Amino acid sequence: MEARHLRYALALAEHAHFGRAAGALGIAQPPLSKQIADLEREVGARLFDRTRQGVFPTAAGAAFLSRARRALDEIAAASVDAARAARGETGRLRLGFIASALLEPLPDILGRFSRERPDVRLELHEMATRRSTAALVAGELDVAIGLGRPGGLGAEQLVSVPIGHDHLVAVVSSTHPYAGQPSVDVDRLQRQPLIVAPGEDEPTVVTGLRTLLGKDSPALSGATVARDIHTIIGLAACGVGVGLGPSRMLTAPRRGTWFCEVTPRTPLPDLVLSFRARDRSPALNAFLDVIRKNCSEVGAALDHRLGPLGPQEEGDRDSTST
Amino acid sequence: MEARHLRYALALAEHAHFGRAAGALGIAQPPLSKQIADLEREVGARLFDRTRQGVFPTAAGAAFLSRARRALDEIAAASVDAARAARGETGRLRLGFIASALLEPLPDILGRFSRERPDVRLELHEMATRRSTAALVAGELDVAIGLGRPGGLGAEQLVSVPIGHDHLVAVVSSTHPYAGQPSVDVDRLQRQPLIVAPGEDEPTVVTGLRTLLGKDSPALSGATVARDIHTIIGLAACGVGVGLGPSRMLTAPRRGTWFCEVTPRTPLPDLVLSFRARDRSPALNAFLDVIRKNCSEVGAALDHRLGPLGPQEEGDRDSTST
DNA sequence: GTCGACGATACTTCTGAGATATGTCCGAGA
DNA sequence: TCTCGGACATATCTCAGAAGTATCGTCGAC
Repeated sequence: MEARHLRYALALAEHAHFGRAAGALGIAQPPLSKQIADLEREVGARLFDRTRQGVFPTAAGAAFLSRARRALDEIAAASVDAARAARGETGRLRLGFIASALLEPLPDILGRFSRERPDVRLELHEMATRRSTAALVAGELDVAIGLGRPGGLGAEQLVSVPIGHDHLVAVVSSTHPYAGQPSVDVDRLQRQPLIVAPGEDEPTVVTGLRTLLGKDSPALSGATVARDIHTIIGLAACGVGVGLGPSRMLTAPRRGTWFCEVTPRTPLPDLVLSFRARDRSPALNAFLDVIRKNCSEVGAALDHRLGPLGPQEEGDRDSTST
Repeated sequence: MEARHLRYALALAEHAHFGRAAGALGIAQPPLSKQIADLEREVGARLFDRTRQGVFPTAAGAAFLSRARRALDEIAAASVDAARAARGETGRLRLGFIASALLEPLPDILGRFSRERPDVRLELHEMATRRSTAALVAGELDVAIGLGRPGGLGAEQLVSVPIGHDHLVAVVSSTHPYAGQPSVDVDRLQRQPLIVAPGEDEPTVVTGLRTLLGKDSPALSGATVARDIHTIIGLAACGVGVGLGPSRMLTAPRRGTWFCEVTPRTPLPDLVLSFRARDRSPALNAFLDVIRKNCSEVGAALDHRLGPLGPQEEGDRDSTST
């Protein structure tokens, strides 16, 4: 059975007349008679009563027609839905991100994206960079924001773009001697109780600090470890010590704290956006568009890697990543 | 777009491989490639990603496929539903009946029918014969049970079959002088307070009584009138008078009452089943089958009028009705 | 590099949808 | 009763397009 049979049956039911229904369908009457006859033979039941007064559906015909209407509606909706999904207006985007990204680029990006694409279901998963990289490669995420160039098995399938530069800053209680100082020299940190994020399975602040303070610096090995940036700031506010973290931290001010630069200025791993190089999903493209629009420097980086392609284009295999 | 495109897309999604999907569909690979390409052109979006690892739906493809599945399910269900409706297993049957039919043939008939055809929706409407005839002609009922041959405009389009013979019986209180008597002579009713059903717009008990007692019998004109048989019996039980009604009344015994035959035996209008002669709806056929099976004499009458036709046959225009 | 797998393309074949002409049935009207 | 005309079915032809065959282009694997 073909959709044609359904359309013809519906037209016949609507016009109650073979000739007029055929006219409305743009065909002659005999083909319509034949198609309806074929349909009735396939279904195994007479679907229309041909009377002098007109052509009316039988009980079987009425049952058939109601299903036929729904079927044709589904077919029409299939095209519409597919087109919408292709334009990135619907669909799903699974985003993995490190917690600190919530401080700075994500609020703007997510707000803008969900305003522009209200029908794309956003699935947000906070996770470490290493995990998000693996999840991207495994197809469990569509896009990830992490620290530094992703490495590990399959990372060469990913495109990665830095979307934020960071350097080391310190946070202390407002009663701390450093409070009020615009900056603090790194040498002075050697003699301070420090508060840092754990650095075992992530490229993070500690990575930079090791080169800065020396691999086996007692200040480092004795440092208080807190996973969350807000915890670091909180501990510093309590006077536990000097909190160290990325400059993104500055967007989370808190009463009773003082932030100061660390000299010499110490760059930290970039905040990096990654996605599968082969992935041209419209929702992802829409997301990248938002990022492009949100921040011109990031946009330039994306353009550089993706070329000025429209949201549909295929091609571009010269990714500078891996 | 045709159902073929949906089937092909689903097969391709299932096998993730053009060659194997084509094999499963019983066609060669090139036609499948072409049909999918045509479909993608019509939808205006790429539906499948062709990769070395296999063929996978894009976001648009996934949206399309879910609609396509539902559409094909509806199409399959259309055939099934139509076939069921044609066999009279589903559908609707609108039955008009006079209240007294609830006493005798309807309980058996309705019980059996709803057991045999649980998915046919029965719509029951109690109404006078004259109304049910008009409703049948107007297509507002499918079948009716009334008293006597239906008359009126369009009644010649109906087939009518007597399904029960009745004669006049009397009901009295068990304290009434007639109590205990097997029968009562009609002459003695002239001097009794009578209780009868109204007879203005219906062929009913009164019709028979008029010829029996005389057109202007004072017993008749002074009779108590009650529309409902149960009311007649109730009034008789209270000693209001001698209730008169069809022998069907005997199936509704009540404490404190006595039923007796009226002599000479006085036939009343038959209980008659009617339906549109042209109506071959499966639910109606199923209903007629039940009546045929339920009562052999009625079955014979139906066979006589309809011929021994199966539930599907057309034909037979020699109705003895009108 | 060659080979093989896979999908796309080119071209042919043939099914079947649709067109035209005609038949059959039946009710209306003379 | 006969004819006429409207309406659906049937017969036959035509042609669009679905499917088949052969081949090409591409891309990994070896």
